[in-house]
Amino acid sequence: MNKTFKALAHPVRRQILGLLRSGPMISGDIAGHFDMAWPSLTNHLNVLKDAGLVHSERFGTQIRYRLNAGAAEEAIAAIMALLGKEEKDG
Amino acid sequence: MNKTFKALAHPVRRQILGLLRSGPMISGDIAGHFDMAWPSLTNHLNVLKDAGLVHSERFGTQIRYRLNAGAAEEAIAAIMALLGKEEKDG
DNA sequence: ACTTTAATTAGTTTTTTTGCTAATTAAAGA
DNA sequence: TCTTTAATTAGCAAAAAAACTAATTAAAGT
Repeated sequence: MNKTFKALAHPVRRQILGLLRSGPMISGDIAGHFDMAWPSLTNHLNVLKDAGLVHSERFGTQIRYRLNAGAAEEAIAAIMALLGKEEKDG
Repeated sequence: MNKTFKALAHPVRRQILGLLRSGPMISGDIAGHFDMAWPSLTNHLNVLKDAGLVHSERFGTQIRYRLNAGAAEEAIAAIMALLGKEEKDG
């Protein structure tokens, strides 16, 4: 879970997740949304992937990234467990 | 919201929030839970406070920290907005 | 085989974060 | 007022994260 929270800590990475909410995107298109060198962006994508928040798949010369719903659920559960009210028993 | 996510990125800070879930604690008692110099811990508390995740109040010579429920709710809402499924209209 | 397009990895520098020790502040007690 | 207790702020060193350029990989077209 540590990797997940670390991944969410950077604004660019959160913006990437925001973009991917509306569907998968290829690396170059994602990079086009940011004022940043492409390799820097690739690094952010790797951080997200390593945290399991996104998935990647190659299609010919291009690589498509998509949001991983499962990890998203887990992240939400974790943050709720951490910040939510303490349950008085069951 | 950036400060909130930054604050959640460090394991010690998440553990502090975990401790505070069951009620307010004074600085020294929090520090006692960690294998770390007290000033380092104070710094983590400051990061949490700056993010609005905790509140502090002085009682005589000691300072009591408590979880800020409001900021917690906001953080949960933010992460759900970011990672949740895209709603098809209303 | 060579070129082009898409993207990544490698290596380095800069910036940010973390954690330490020493010094300081604040309140309370003797 | 001097001391003790509780905690912070200041200043610095070490570690981690972020961003850049250059080099490399991978697939596909000519």
